[in-house]
Amino acid sequence: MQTQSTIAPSFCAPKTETVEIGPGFSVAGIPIRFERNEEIFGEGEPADYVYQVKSGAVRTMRFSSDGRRQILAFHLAGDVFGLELGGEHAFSAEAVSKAEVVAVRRSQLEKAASVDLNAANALLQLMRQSLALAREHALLLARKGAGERVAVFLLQIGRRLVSGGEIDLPMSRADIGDFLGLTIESVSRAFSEMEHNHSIALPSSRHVIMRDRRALLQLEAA
Amino acid sequence: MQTQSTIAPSFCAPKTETVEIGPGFSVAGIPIRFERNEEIFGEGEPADYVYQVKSGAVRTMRFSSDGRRQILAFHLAGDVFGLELGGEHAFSAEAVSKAEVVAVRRSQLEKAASVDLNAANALLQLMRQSLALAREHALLLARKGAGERVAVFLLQIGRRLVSGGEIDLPMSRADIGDFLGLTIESVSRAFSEMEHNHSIALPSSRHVIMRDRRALLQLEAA
DNA sequence: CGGGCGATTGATTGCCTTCAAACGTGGTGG
DNA sequence: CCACCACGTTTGAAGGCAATCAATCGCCCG
Repeated sequence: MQTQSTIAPSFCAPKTETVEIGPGFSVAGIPIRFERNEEIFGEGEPADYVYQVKSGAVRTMRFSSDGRRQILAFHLAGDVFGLELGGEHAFSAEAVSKAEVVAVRRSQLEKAASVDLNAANALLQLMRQSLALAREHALLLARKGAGERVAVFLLQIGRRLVSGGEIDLPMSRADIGDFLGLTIESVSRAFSEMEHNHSIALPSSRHVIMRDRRALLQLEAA
Repeated sequence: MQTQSTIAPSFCAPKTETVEIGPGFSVAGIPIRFERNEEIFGEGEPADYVYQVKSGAVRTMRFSSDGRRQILAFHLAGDVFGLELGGEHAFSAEAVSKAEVVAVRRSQLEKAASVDLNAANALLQLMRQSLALAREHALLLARKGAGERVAVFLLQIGRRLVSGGEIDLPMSRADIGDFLGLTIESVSRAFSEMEHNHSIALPSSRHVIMRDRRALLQLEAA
């Protein structure tokens, strides 16, 4: 149930790619590639596009008044980001690793939503998810200690990126710290302690093997 | 532009009251009164209604796994809450003070949104605001110290409740602490320090007079 | 006047940050 | 092919800030 007819057949020049926003709601968008740390959009820029990650990882972030960076979320393959419905972006987005994203004109989405009930519901559903995530994150930041935060992070990212209990983290310790409201050192110490606990193994700093998922879940619940 | 015809004339039993969800979008709802600390709805209950505060104050809150309470937001006159579009409430709501709220059937809102473009936009706008607030709050919790948090809180609530630079707080120190991710004692110390700085005056613990708004704004920016 | 609850204040503890240094790995140029 | 440098990470030591523990205060209401 495509809201916009695919004018160009798929064998044409790779100018458009299909984006599935929600069940029964797809639109065409422009694929773009970004290098590591490349900016996708900046805070305050007009928000003309909405994006979906095809491969790689993206971070959305803001800066607090004292200049410290806060990462709002990491977006992996399939995630939609840049959907705030305002005139301009309230945060910026960068590629964490080499990444492919598809950009969809916001006006196109809005048009679709005003016609198609499925479309409107899909957008609301996305907003709802973002809101739930943001609140969960606020709870984490308000109430949990360093070890618990990192455990939650690993379990979250693990749900998305695991293959056989092994995770290849696309992001640095600095990224993790700015996401969890911790310093690089605190993140590193949390990793080290988990390694000593045999909760995880760390063949390299970006490669995590989950050895004792139960221990992590226990930490999460603390 | 009422989506539901007001069946009962206004001089009848006070069974319905108009709720303005957004510009050009109003529906009828049932007015209810709640006493201080009375539960409006609980976490996990079916979310059949959306509410608007008519008078008084409401808190929405969750409990973290270790049993600590986290207040997501305070809702004052005019605010809409309980809008998460899920099958059941992801948090609970209680009256902070004696409060009047109007309850609107969710099904009614959804019906309205599927017909009226204004309605759908109003709902999206509300979601967007909630999301922006939640993110702002996460930033606060992740990056700010105790004094800054309380300053931000006073400025926020001040924007809503001031009359001539004076605020009558409807909520206790415990509420403020659970909102800001601090203990009662830390909140109290922050208030005391502001009083010593002559940023504020505290004729009584719930009555705040803003003496030096600039000092508070400076703290906020720290 | 007495009881109870919320708020304040003080003393101490504990955790995270800060400051500092060493480690390891990947990439470059000799 | 190896030496060297740069950057991200780890580890250690010290300090700071909020939490915790504890006692007192003040107010409202009986």
